[in-house]
Amino acid sequence: MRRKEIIRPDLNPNVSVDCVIFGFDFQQLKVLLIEREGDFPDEKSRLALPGNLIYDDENLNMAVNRVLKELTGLDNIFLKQIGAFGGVDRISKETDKEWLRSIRAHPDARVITVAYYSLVRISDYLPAASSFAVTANWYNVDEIKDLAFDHYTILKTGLNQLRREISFRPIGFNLMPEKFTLGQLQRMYEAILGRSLDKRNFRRKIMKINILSATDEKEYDVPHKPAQYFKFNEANYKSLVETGFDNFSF
Amino acid sequence: MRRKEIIRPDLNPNVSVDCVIFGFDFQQLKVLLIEREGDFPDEKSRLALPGNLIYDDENLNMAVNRVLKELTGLDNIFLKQIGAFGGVDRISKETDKEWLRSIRAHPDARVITVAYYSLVRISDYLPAASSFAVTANWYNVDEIKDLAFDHYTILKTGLNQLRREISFRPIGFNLMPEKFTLGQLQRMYEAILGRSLDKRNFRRKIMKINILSATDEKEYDVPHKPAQYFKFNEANYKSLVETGFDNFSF
DNA sequence: GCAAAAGTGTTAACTGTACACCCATGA
DNA sequence: TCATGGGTGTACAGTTAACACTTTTGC
Repeated sequence: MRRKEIIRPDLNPNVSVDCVIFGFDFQQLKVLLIEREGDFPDEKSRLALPGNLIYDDENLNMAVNRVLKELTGLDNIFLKQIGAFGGVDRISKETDKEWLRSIRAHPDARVITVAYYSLVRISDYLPAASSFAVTANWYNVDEIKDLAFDHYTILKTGLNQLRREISFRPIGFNLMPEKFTLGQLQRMYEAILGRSLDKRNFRRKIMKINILSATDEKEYDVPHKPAQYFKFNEANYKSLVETGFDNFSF
Repeated sequence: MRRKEIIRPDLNPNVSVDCVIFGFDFQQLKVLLIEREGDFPDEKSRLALPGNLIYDDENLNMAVNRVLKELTGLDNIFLKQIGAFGGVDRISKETDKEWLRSIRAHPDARVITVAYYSLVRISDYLPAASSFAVTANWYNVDEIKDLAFDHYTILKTGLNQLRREISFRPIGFNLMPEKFTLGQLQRMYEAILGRSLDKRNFRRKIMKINILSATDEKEYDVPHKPAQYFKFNEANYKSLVETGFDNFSF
């Protein structure tokens, strides 16, 4: 018998939030998944998106921020709603049903989940901060083929939305450290979009939208010409995010 | 005392669906709203999006299709999820609270609503088919300034999504009758986008994506050169919807 | 004949895309 | 000196956007 989630009378059995937490390690797009305890047919179906039921005195934003805070220790993460999923048919896998019986006060309740994707700097994430009674790890997005419940559908939907959104707003900066090179930035776009981009065209385009400032720092100790570090120009970014911009795609 | 909604024990008090039902009368973009009974400070806040709580044995799709069927008598309407809204702070208006007390079994429950927009041919809609105990009418979208609860926010969000979507897929055909002129089609795009379009550029673009077939019929009894009627070419449309298309904006 | 919407091409500006070489550094 | 990724410009193709006149009909 595994231990039940903290059971409060005001935990609503019908509405949950789930998070697709994206990160970027300068090579690949990552997603933070939790590993469930128990017996599962394979390793993939053991993995799940972090999420939880919501409390009766919370709205959706409060709930998803609480889940993120509990898992990552982080506040004020970039968040965007993917949408609402499901109903009675969400929980079709027998192992998922068993697992719910082991941790839920109302294991058979129909749960509608509201999913969000969030973008975090992997370096800010401290696994130790987690108050979840689970282990969480970063996985390469393109290696994930299945997940618990309908979480794989949610992941794919979130990734598609991120791909679309990044063509309209430079939200990808939430994945980057304060200082970064143009090469790193390009690799982030390539990781999200899943295709390679032309270096010269990328640079022309990203410089044109005017949200980067060059710093006077350079890489060092690299076995090639050291790249210049850039910072993200917040003022220009904000006005851009508000108006959106028409033409921004790679 | 007004009559309560049909109260079934399996009506979930925490999750509802709401619909932004768009129509087009060849002049303006319309939205189907219900008029609530009772005392309200002004006519606008009396109006609301059609919607209802969901049953425990329904998933979200079943619920929204049920609501649409009950209200419009129509099946198989084009539907797209806008997203999930709210929590405790959705019901901030005192008159809304009073109204809920008059019709709900659990008037104070926190309700998360999942909103959808749908596109219907106004000519298919039969007000008489409605089994809702309310009156429903079409209103010009651009004249709506406020609605019950957070429904105005939902309406604006849905309209923005429709505007964006219509630049990627020709979903607007769900608003049109079987045969239509290019002028009518252009007015539909203008009504949705809220701006006027160049006639020649519009025609070139819409013909290029190859989803229209000319019929041999023309307008008659019109005080100007009669326009040719076109039909929507479903086969081409379907392949297009599946692949999406890159370049389609006016 | 007049009012009203249908129908029809061309041009200039801009945007996207493809492409190749030298540079600075560590090993 | 070699391997590695940084940094840079140009030319062609395709797309967008602006623009005006003739046609057909009802009245």
